[in-house]
Amino acid sequence: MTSYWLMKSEPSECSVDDALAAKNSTVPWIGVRNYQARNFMRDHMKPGDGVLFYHSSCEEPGIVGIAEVASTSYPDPTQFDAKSHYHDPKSRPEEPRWHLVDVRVVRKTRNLTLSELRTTPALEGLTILKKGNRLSITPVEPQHWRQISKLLDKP
DNA sequence: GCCAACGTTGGC
DNA sequence: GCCAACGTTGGC
Repeated sequence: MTSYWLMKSEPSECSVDDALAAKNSTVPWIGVRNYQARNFMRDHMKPGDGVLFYHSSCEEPGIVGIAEVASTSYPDPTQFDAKSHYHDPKSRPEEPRWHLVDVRVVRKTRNLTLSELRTTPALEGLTILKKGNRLSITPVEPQHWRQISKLLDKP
């Protein structure tokens, strides 16, 4: 059963173009340090799941591409790298705390902006539109996925 | 830079 | 186990 997700990335860290430029248009989703988001990757995301690639903390936050989960989960290597700012000294290699999946960009889209998402009645209930939501990875309902796919294809 | 809304930490 | 203090996220 395919599931759908929205994953936030700061374009200054890894933009959709950065991901497209990577080998196989695939990037490891490093740096998630929130247990709920980790659990989605570690316990629920499966290769082939649909992903909405979202740019956050930038001029025009919004959905900028369609992607897919491209691996099963595995330990985030940056947690053990003392030079990485994602380093987690409390995590031990024999019991890694943070897991990630690889994400492959399927296609870049126009920027379906946050403000446009907010003004689309059919998207009511989408997790990132809920007040106070900060999670960098959230599940997307199939009907929301279909609606967003349609919007992405319209100029 | 502001600040609301969280999540985490650590003293007790 | 409580909860105050602190840190982070992320839109604006």
